Amino acid sequence: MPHAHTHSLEDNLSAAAQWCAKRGEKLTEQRREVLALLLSAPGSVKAYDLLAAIQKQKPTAAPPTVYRALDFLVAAGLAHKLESKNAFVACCDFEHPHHGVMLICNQCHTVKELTDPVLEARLAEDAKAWGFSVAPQDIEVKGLCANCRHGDGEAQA
Amino acid sequence: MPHAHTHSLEDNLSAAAQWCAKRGEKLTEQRREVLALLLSAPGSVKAYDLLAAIQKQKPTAAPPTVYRALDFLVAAGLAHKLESKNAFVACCDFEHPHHGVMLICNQCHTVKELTDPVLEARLAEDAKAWGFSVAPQDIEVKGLCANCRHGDGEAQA
DNA sequence: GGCGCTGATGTTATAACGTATCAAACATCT
DNA sequence: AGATGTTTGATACGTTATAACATCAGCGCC
Ligand SMILES: [Zn+2]
Ligand SMILES: [Zn+2]
Ligand SMILES: [Zn+2]
Ligand SMILES: [Zn+2]
Repeated sequence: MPHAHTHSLEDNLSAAAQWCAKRGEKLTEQRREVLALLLSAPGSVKAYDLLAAIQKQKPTAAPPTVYRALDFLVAAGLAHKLESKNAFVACCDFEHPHHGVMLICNQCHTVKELTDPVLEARLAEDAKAWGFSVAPQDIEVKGLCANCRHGDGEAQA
Repeated sequence: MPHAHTHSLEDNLSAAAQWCAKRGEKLTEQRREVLALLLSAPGSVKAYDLLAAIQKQKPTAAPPTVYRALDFLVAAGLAHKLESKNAFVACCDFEHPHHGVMLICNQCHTVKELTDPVLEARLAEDAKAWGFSVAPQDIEVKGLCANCRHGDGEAQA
């Protein structure tokens, strides 16, 4: 069982639409479709996979179609970009704008998002010792998720 | 004290060659050239920029030329790949294989490498709470370096 | 209704990043 | 010399992302 959330896809999309409205923006059909794909996926998804999925219903879709939607979703906090993977994942808590730690499974590509103020403080402190100021951002960490550690898959990269 | 930083480029390259020899590998001319470019650069460098530099002396060089050299250097610990930037940086302490925290300046692209066992432990602990096991890796952190904070550049991304 | 403004989308092309493949050259050992 | 493994050369291709410009839809306004 991946997660026990009571939220259905439709609920999530409705909440996202409201969130956009509150920001003075619109969750248009294209954006909604991309977000739905992200929410439905078990883990992160690549832009061109999203494009392929969209093209099944709308063959004229092109790269800018999906990249524009993704840019919007990331800016609105509805999705995160995993820079180390060139992939995207829906954000499960977009109403509280945040940056956190993304635990990315090397095996199944699921992502667990967490925040740890202690960790962030330590990092900022370390950086400060070199005069470096840390920008707000997600920290991407790779490894193996609980499922994949239990022999559900094969060796790790 | 690992080294006192009076190293010239040639010293670094010699040490790298010895390090490779100790590993039963060779710092060939192409690898040496790429490493020299990385060492000479003030910050991280992109693969195609390296390629362009190499092509000035050897116009037949192609992408595989530089990517092969980079793969070798990373595997040998002589360089790090910054996955979030698609860029590469020479490692200043290759004789002690490690993963650490890479402080990447958004402005000047310099990289400060550091290690903090406390930070790593905290991260592993956080992950463990979700059954996630962290793989060995560099943690990439973006921000502004000391120089760039002091008005030497313009606004940050 | 016509008009201009703005945000969103359509469409084409191209830039930027990275790999597969196979052949040739080279080194090393016997 | 012959066999073997590594490195390089060269071409082509695959993947990721953006530039540029045209079009369209909504909306306030007169
Ligand atoms: Zn999130
Ligand atoms: Zn997994
Ligand atoms: Zn290093
Ligand atoms: Zn800087």
